[in-house]
Amino acid sequence: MNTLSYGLLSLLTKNSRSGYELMQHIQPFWSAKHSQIYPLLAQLEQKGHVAFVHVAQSDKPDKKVYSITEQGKDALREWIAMPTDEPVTRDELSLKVYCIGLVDKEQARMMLAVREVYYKKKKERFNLLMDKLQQASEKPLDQLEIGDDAFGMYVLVHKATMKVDTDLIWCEWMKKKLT
Amino acid sequence: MNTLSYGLLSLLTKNSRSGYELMQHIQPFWSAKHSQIYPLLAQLEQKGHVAFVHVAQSDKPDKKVYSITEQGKDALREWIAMPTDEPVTRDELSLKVYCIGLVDKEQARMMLAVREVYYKKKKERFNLLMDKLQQASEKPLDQLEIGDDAFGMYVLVHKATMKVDTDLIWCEWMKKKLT
DNA sequence: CTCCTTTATGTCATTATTGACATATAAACA
DNA sequence: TGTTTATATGTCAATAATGACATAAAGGAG
Repeated sequence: MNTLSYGLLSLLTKNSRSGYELMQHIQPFWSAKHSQIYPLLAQLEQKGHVAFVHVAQSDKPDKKVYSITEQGKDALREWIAMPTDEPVTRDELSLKVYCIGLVDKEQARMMLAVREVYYKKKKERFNLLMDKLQQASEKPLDQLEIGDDAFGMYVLVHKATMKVDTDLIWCEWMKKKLT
Repeated sequence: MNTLSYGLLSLLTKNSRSGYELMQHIQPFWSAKHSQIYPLLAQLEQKGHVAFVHVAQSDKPDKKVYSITEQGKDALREWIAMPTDEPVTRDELSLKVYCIGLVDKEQARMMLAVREVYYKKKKERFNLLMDKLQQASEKPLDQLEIGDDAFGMYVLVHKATMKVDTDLIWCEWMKKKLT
């Protein structure tokens, strides 16, 4: 069982979802393509960690909706108790910035501008996510506690928002450096 | 040529280094094991992007010191001009935090405490790095410009410091949430 | 003198991840 | 009516990355 498998189980603790939906919703936490997710779901099903039902849809193609089993929840709890791997970040931009002196200021500015747009779009998405969370919650989000269903998602979106804000501040700082 | 290959070339624009040194110095920007780096260096050498000399050492085993060639620099400039891949972050902790409600507050606090220690050590390393950069520089670091050799490294360490500070603020915020 | 750690280079099997190929339904658009 | 887009599921070859195995020199600890 790899980390992504446990990630899928984690998502399924909140909602039953199809493979396609899981693929979409796990992106902020663990980037993965559908070609990796579908085989893992089949494995998880074989092990009894998840179960699925066919769900017919009139407006869209039919889907297989997966739910976590009690056995799956046990596996999750065991995994959480294990030592946590350190985060891995791979950003091509940092490698390019390292040797930015190879190109001129104008090209450097352009490169950073593209990334800034990416960060701004990302921030927008997190803002929308936070709004959606608030609408679905009876409590104000900052009063959520560990027992509440939305707690994990809330604190992660908060973390992601803090990070993207920091990234945008760095972009502004870089713009001044490249004036 | 994959991204890590270009990353190795990037490092070599500043200093000639051995595979072992490259492996150590690329970690903050792109995590990779020596078993991935040595074969790539051999490929880069075959393509004429780098060249190496054997360097005998009395206090340590001998090493192969690689330098970037003009051809390698051309390849780097071409790569910088290409669209930049989006950053990929994979953090097992975020998956565990998502379903943190499965375990009790005490276990959650412990998990976060381990990560906080990791962030603090990381911050310490970046502080030392920044000190080392300042000592090696004639100018104050905040006056470095794109043409200066240390510029890229400086702005990246600054970015990394900002990020780890944000991570530590989130840890403090989480501690309150888990009181 | 032996064991452990760091430095140093390498290979190879396995695992993780991506990208391409394949198929199909349904809505929207032209 | 044909085309594109989003949804939906899947396989498979190729690439990226890790972990284990292997070797060796040199220093330090005991």
